Amino acid sequence: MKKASRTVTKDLKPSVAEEVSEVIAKTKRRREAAGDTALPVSKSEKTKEFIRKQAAPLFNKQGFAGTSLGDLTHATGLTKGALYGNFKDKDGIALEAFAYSMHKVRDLMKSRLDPVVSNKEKLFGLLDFFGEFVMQPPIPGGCPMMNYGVEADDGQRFMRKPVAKEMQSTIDFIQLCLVKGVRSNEFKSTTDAAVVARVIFCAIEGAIVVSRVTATPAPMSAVVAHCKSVLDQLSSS
Amino acid sequence: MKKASRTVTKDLKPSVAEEVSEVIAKTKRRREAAGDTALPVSKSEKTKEFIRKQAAPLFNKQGFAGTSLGDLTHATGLTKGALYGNFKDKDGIALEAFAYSMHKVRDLMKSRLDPVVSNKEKLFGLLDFFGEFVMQPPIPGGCPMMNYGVEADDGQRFMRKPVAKEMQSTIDFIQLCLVKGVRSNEFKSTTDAAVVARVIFCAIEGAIVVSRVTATPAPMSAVVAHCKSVLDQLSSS
DNA sequence: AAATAAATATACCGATCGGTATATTTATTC
DNA sequence: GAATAAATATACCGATCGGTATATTTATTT
Repeated sequence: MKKASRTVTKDLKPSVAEEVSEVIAKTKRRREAAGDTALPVSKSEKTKEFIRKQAAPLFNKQGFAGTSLGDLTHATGLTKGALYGNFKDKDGIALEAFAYSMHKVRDLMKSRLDPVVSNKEKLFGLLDFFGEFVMQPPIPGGCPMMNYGVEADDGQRFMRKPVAKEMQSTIDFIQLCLVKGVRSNEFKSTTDAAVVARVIFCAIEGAIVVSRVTATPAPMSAVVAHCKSVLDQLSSS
Repeated sequence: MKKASRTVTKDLKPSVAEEVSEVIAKTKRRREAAGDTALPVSKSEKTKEFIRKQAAPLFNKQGFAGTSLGDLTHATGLTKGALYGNFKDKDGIALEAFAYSMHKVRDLMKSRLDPVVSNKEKLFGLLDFFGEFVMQPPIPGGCPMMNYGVEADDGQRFMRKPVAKEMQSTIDFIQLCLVKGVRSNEFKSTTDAAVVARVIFCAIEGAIVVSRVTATPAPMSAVVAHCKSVLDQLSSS
């Protein structure tokens, strides 16, 4: 089997510790200057966040089983001792890397949808957001819910519930936009919000994978166009 | 990390070789009795098929990186020597296991759709087929296109093109049903077959994953109902 | 600055990884 | 049935796997 070069070049990131320390020191000084004494920002929390950040794209691209501790030490410049000092085991790193990834995705989506007023526009914004997702995912490798989810349904079961929760939460958000839109007369009262929300989410998530695997944006474009058309049809005159 | 018991109990399947040999001998006798002298059915081809069959659910459930040669020897009762005598490497086994899986899926779908006459009914049958897919996949673990696809888009790239081909082939089949249906006046001439085919496929594939991860049939049910509704709307009067 | 606590690096563990050279067994041909 | 060819098992390779005990370094407190 041909494996991506995984040479553990220990000398690649030699002074990560110092780097992290400087960040903390700088933050501390800034806070003291501002008289901000709360939130001590422990070093371990900074390091943990750094590890999550570096681990996120690895797990998202290669999967849990496909990502080794060697990959993680290489990506972070830290040793196994440091990783296991901050996390219980590989499972723990993967779980928090997933949470980090989802946080990043939601933050970006939130910044897109917050300025928008109407519920229909919010849903259009969500569709466009995922439309761009295919080629420019916030975390390289595609949608974390799909990537972790496919591995979680049979193989790595400790991931299943967290992933399921995120999926349901996204469906719920879409459904809420629809329900609010019905209440504000943006959508017809006959709208089956529960069904439409599930369909939009499934179609979008499927399109992400299909577009990425077939290496063409056509599937995602079709889904976004179709979903917008459905929302248009649901719009009250 | 808690790993599924992978104890290599060498004594589990002790006489697989004899079993295979018997099958071959029986087949041979049957053929000779029928005067069928063609297609000698080499033993290696029988063994290869046996390996594909045993490997298919493993790769489908655990993924490529998550399936070890130990898993394969355990599942087949064969040794690494036998596996590498029949396949070039792990990649080769995975590729043929995927082909085997898709063949099984298509055979089952074909047997469902062949009796059906109209194009609309074929598409309804396809939707129902995938609707049942979630809980009873022909190959345990879900849809091979999704399972291999998610791992293939970034991680195991040697799988990407074969998976993409199968996806496109399925989309093409749906599209062909739509085009034929338009020609036979089952569907309106304004039907955008290319878009509808892509949407149906993406929605179904997405629903398989979402339903399996969230452990509820609701997402798939919503998608099947919606797609049928779309096809109804496309039906000419 | 010394003492203490926290974080990280080093060095190692047994097990398993994918893969292979060779011996042995099994099937086929003569 | 003997000789030949094909298929499989055995035994092993170096590398890497996830994980840990301990030493060393770094930060914090006194």
